[in-house]
Amino acid sequence: MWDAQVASVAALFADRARARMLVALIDGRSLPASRLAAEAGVTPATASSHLGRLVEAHLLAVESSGRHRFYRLADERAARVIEDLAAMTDLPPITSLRDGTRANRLRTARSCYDHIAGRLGVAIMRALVADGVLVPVGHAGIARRPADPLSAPLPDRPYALGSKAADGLAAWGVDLRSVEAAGRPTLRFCMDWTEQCHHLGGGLGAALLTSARGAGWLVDGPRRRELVVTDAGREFFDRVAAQPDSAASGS
Amino acid sequence: MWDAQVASVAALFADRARARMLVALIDGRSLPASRLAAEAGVTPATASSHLGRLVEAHLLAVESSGRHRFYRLADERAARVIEDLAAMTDLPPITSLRDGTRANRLRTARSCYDHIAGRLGVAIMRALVADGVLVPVGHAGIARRPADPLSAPLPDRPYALGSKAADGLAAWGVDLRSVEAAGRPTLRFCMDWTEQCHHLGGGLGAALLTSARGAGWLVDGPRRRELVVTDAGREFFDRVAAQPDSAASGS
DNA sequence: CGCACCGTTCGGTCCCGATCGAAATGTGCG
DNA sequence: CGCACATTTCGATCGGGACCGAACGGTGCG
Repeated sequence: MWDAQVASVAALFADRARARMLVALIDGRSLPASRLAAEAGVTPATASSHLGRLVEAHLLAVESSGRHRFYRLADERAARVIEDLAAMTDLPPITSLRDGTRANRLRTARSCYDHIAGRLGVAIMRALVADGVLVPVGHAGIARRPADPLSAPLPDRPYALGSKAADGLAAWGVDLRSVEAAGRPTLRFCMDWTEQCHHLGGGLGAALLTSARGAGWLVDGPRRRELVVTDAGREFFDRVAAQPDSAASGS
Repeated sequence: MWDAQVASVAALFADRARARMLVALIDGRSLPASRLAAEAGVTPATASSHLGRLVEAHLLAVESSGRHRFYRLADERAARVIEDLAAMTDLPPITSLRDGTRANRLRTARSCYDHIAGRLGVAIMRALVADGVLVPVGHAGIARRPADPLSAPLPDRPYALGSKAADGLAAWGVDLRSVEAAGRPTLRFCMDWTEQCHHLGGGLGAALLTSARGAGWLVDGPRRRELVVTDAGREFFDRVAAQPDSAASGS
């Protein structure tokens, strides 16, 4: 029963044209159908068929605006699957020693959907916990019985905002209140495939990335989704977080 | 250029028969081709063709033994993709509040091959660590073993038996000595996709499940691999472990 | 050695779905 | 209203690949 679903979902990614469209959307943009047709190199008719299937499968979300219809990835899970599929192709079978500059740079810092992933993302996460901005909940011994069984599945929210969150985030150039006012879930977490830890997503994750870009700590790298830590950024992260960079610190 | 690779890898998962085989292997077992053909419901000829493609893509690893050839997942990435694909199907588009009894029950307790997985599995694991039955070893610093793709299933051995293991296990109705005498590896660990933690497999995991069934703490549910926590079981687990919550089921 | 069995290779059939052109729907604009 | 443009629907074509039966190498066993 599992297998049929796995196969049918995988089939959505298994077509070149669809894969092109999905990859084009992986950074979180919303693009109109015509643009996606061009990206995929197919006629509007074909593209429309594909887009319809992807929306029906809840893989894409669509928003009508005038005579355009803008498509975007429905959620981070879609981005994650694409990322994992791509990860399978890169390295041969097993992580070799010199899997090269490319994968390694990607591991150091990259954007995941619209927030910071990679080692830097994990390091930031740790720093936020250390500062009390985030506090782990229900991780180890804490019984979560009183909570009703349907809410808050464990993997989703292993952390909550601490009492000093607002103050702590100010140091990062993030105004917590406006993030919370944005109407998007503030806290969300992704598992990172390079490090086996959570990194921060959601509204707060996005705000942090925005702030880091604005402050000049991070700039976009030559490749899609690649983030480069500037000198100023390194100085900052070294001070505030324990930024690993070149040397790997045990996760 | 990314997209082509994504599509071609995804295509490997996009066939029902292949998906069945991969799902059958997801717990880390090694199975002979004939068994996989049966699992997939195809003739040996067809299965062989599929298996060849999967090996060529470094998705499966194969080991010849006598006149059998045993296939297993090549590494964790393959398992992760399967899990992610499955995760996409469960919940509708966005993690809604009531993402439903089904996925949630699935997460609570289920059997994985012959041991207990899901939240209950993870909770038991934690309790065993807390009691000193298991002690974590080399979690962080130990270098990954040199490329040796042929040995031991994917998950490493992050835990070893503690000195008070035998006493601690007695409370669970498990006789450690007879488990070790059974000639099967006592300790083995699986990564769980619902919780991102290890749960206990191997001979000891199997013994725990047997014991829990015998004591009436768990009974098999209507679906395959579904485990239901009885009242007596709840009482016991509440006392010994920090058991998460209510009903249970699995896939 | 010969038989039984596991697994792979080969050749041929058949179906699903990706694609396009043409036509239909729907929206914005003058 | 009528034209321009974005998008979707329809019908038809065509190729890739999933599948099987049969034949072909190995391996174990008596």
